[in-house]
Amino acid sequence: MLTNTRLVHGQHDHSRCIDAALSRAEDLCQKKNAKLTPTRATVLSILWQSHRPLGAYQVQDRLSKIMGKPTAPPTVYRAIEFLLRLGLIHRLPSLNAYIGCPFPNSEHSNLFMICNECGCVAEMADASLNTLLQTACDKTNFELHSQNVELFGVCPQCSAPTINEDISHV
Amino acid sequence: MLTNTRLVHGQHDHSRCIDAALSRAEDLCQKKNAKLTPTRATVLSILWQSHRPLGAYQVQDRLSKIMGKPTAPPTVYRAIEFLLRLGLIHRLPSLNAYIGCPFPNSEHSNLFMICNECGCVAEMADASLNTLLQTACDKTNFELHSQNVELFGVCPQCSAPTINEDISHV
DNA sequence: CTATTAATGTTATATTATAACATTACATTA
DNA sequence: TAATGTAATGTTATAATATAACATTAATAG
Repeated sequence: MLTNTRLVHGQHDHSRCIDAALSRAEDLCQKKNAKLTPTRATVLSILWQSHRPLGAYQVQDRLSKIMGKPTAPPTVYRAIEFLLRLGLIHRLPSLNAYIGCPFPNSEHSNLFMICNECGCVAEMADASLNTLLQTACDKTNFELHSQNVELFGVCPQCSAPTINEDISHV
Repeated sequence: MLTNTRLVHGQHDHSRCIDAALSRAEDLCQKKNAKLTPTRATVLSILWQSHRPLGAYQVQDRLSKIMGKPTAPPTVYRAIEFLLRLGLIHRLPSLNAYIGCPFPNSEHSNLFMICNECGCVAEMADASLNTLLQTACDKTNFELHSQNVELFGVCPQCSAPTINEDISHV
């Protein structure tokens, strides 16, 4: 079971998450002969500013600020599309929002645990889940290509009895 | 494992699906003291016209035709909201579309198998999947409230070597 | 019957996403 | 290096999905 749960729900040096994500992206782009242009890299870093997903127009706002000039929706959606294709980010359909993928290299489940309280999202890859889903599909002769598993609930940080109410997590 | 796969992917008398759905809805509304008004019943029947989900504006078009007068988006969304709350229909977030629920009474998985070819959607409830997801959440102290599992691929009808190309299924 | 609530109608607008075409940057090679 | 082709970005407009806010009508209880 591969997951970033610990990081998402624990205090950590988040700049390392961002750096790691960008460096993974550079590697992947090199390998796939894809160009991580400034716009694309900036959008990726924006989506890594926290472990909460962002809508395209939230990304646009931040991108415009960083670029120092207004940007239009197509700019954002193009960058998003590029990053999605490379598997560097995910779309969360139920939220119309996008989030950085913590392990873009591995075959995994697209399993998301979405906190209804704080909005944070942890991702998980679980072989037994994949097996089970595959089995269910086999039984009904459904040829499985891809999947989206969204779990909604309350994350450990939000459900924990807080000693100090104003602890905020990224 | 509870599923409507056989019906979705097989030739069948679809009017029975519609009738059954409406009758289930009436029962449920009676039990819950909710009013299945003409608009709501019509929207439900529209969503049961086939085993393919419909967007809100597709529903609106059909509703307007059936009512014999134009209807506005809020009318449709209100009916949809009502039906969603009762569990009579589901929203498929990745498609921005809605579909009738074949077993609104049972605790189930919200597991959908979506055919990329013909657009049909089968639903499945699987206890072992629920258990597995619950276990994964327990491991990470995530308090699970609800879920959305969308599987994309090719349904048995579409992947079968067709003798007669123009067999169309509902 | 009338007060209250539930449901629907109406208008406007917010939010998310894409189409279509123009322009610029970049790389290739003649 | 100029010519060419392709990839990326800019620009404008608009499509598609969803909701806010308030007016009206219908149903129900007292």
